[in-house]
Amino acid sequence: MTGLDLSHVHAFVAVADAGSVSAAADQLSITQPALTRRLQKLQRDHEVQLLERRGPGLALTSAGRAFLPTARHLLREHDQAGHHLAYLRDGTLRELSVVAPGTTLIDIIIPFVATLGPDRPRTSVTEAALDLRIREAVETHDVVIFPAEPDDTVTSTELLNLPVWAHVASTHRWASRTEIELAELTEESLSVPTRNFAARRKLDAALELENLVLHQVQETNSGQVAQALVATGGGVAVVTDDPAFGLKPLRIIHRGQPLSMELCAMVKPDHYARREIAEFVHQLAVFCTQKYPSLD
Amino acid sequence: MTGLDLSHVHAFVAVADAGSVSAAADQLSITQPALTRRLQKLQRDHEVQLLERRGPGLALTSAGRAFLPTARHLLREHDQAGHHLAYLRDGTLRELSVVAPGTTLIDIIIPFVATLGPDRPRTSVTEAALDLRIREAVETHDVVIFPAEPDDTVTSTELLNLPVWAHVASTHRWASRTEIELAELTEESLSVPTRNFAARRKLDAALELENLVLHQVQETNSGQVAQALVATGGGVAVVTDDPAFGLKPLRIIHRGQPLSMELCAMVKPDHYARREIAEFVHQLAVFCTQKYPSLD
DNA sequence: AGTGTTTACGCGCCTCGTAAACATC
DNA sequence: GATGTTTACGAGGCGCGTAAACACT
Repeated sequence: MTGLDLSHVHAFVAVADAGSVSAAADQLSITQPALTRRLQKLQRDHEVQLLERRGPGLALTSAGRAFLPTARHLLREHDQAGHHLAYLRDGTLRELSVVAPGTTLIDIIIPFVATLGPDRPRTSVTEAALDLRIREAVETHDVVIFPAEPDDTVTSTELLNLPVWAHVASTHRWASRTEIELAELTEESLSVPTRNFAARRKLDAALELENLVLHQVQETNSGQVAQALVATGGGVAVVTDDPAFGLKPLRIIHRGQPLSMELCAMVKPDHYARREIAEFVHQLAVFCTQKYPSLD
Repeated sequence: MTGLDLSHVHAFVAVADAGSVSAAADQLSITQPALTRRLQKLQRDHEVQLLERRGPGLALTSAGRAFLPTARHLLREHDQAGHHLAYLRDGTLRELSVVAPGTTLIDIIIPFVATLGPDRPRTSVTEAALDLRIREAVETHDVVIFPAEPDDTVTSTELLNLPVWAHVASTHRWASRTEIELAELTEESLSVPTRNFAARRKLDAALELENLVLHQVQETNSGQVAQALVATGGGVAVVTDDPAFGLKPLRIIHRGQPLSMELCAMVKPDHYARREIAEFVHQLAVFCTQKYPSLD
């Protein structure tokens, strides 16, 4: 009948995360018996079993697994509401959280944040898995930067049309060119990151459309490594990273267009600080057009 | 620093709703000094002024107005989480809340709910303003029934292709016909509900497309009244309601198609009881095709 | 042995209600 | 004379930590 106690919900989530009551108790800075009491009160008050003995410790019941996302969501909303109040107090965001793929983080976000004065909101940055669900990420973070299709559920700002580069060593026979045809790649030995990277996905998609197959492919866990391999061993690195190790970047032409992807900044449309965030995104967009003037 | 106390948030919203501290205190079943203490603690803890003296009583500050939606949202999520637990306990929904426009309520939802056995979830029904924001409504209620365009953010089920009827008295010269052309309506004296009704909007949209203008229009506050006027005074009532007062319904043909609108049932895609709700919606859809077999 | 649970005790904090004096409009 | 605020008091509740015995695997 009575609404649930947030400290109980917190306890539940902490246990689910920590995997054991005592570990969670440490994390919550309370004693283990106290935590046990909270958990039992939560379950007794609502007559639901969320945890059960399994092995030496505890595990979630099916009900517990079902409730966990709801619990997390509630705590998140609770945090957000607190942040909203803090925002109303200060008039400015004191912290702004940004998610972006690692490549984007290194080439764009970090350099941009470095240009901001100290009076700007402190920016906390998180690396995104390329398979993140944007609608969820937008709930947890203030700005999501991602190569993405537009989505009506978020306010989306186009930052950049980001080329997918073919990097070659300066000794490579292509080194003096500025672009190559997609089909030409099949003649070469390629270094590409895994399918977790957007550049790889774009490349695969384009190849698929043309029924092209690569013959010599070295798969790496990052664009940087792909570039390093090319710098030392020759071949071509297909990545979105900026050139490194003195490599020469070439555009990849597919059906007359350079292979590229839209980089978008996405924000929850009803975010309480949408004004400030829009300003931040706008500055970021300006920074992007300055860094990549030819791509505008 | 510490997260906000839900009872404080509740206090704030109650005061905003009730308009005065003492009224809100009554509603919360606590004394007025206690409420005052809560409000001040909320504002002191977070160093924000949400309320200020205005006239004899209190009023929201601009910060208060800004925070109110967030506060409401948090309380709603809190409730939802509680309902989720109750659902996990009982295994079935004990209450299912439905929103629908008044016309739909009377002609479809109420008759349908009446057919359900007593072991079915208790259904609480709310009338919707026709200008409701579906994304918000879906947060507050389990099912939203509405003449609507599909929306990716909700799981939408088509219930019915609902005709916009032209009702005439049995003595009217059209009484033996089953359909009329849109343009013919301009010759007649029309009774139509206000633009708050979907039927009226459809009609206006179709007339606009054809550059047609009505000459004799009587605007009413409900479809029922429009029908009543026609039954007693003659003319044509353009509404989505079922026939009443012995009126004859005619389809309105526009560009070869009967004027109609899709009636959809919409549910939050990650609703904790989406399974049960989908079953409810399915039964409702079956009920609709039985009630309007010709329209399937 | 390393989990988590249970019991009992005492302490402290917090919030309530009451009641009465003030303050504003 | 509405409304909301402030003060002070005392009572009750609730949850904590501690500590120790217990239960399960």
